[in-house]
Amino acid sequence: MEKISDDCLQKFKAINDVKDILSGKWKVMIIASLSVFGEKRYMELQRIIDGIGTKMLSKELQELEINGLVKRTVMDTKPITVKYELTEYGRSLTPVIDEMASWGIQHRERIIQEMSAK
Amino acid sequence: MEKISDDCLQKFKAINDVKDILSGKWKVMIIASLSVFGEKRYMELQRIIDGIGTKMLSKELQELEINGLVKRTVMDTKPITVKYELTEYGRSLTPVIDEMASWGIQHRERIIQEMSAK
DNA sequence: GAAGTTACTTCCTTTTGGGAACGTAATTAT
DNA sequence: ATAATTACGTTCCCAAAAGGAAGTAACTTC
Repeated sequence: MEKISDDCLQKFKAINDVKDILSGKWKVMIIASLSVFGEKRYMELQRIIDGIGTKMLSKELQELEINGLVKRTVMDTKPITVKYELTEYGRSLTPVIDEMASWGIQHRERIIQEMSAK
Repeated sequence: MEKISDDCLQKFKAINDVKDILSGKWKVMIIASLSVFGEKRYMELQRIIDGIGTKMLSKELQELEINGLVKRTVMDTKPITVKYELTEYGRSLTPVIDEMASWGIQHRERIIQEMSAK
């Protein structure tokens, strides 16, 4: 059994933490929405995130709020609205989200190339 | 309803693609293992990734192989072994994994500070 | 006062995940 | 020679997570 460097192990454990915090099918998309588009209301989020239902949206938002990544504000409007936004801590995920976005854009280009090469 | 810039929308769709490719509970950890530690055998992966069972490991590895992110090689050893490694395409995820790792490390520091501040 | 909007919750079904046991093939221990 | 062990899975069955329809509540517009 080979020894594994402490540095790599620390990195690996850190990634495991991220996995746990962003567990669940929709958390990344919620954070991405708020990161890319800025603060949004409940219904706006549901319209932006394709396929999410009301149940999962509220459940995941609650978990993100508990973990301190998202801030929920009840607005004093005619029909009551609720604003969601990233906390400063949530905004610290921006580099991760941005790397995912740029990989995804490259991925799309790759798919297009594959199709035209056929 | 406000108009959303095409740029933001493209970013958002790209992130959605990443979400789909890395769907499932263990794909990120498998890619992280192979990215951080390099090529590994089936049993090594199971020992590295805390909590994963044989069923999920083989299922997720198969999906990653189908998507071209992981390469599977049956080795011609005494008791047959199987080597898994990232393809070049899989290695292109390194910046994403690294960003996750550095965020996770900062997160750990934050948790430690919170505890000592109490 | 009927219908619509916003922001959820509740209940039930479907999908996904997890674990134990089994299969196979070769190796090592008794 | 036989039993146990290692490596790499698959199968079956149960638990957990996700999805969908409908309900709730407060307020607004028609």
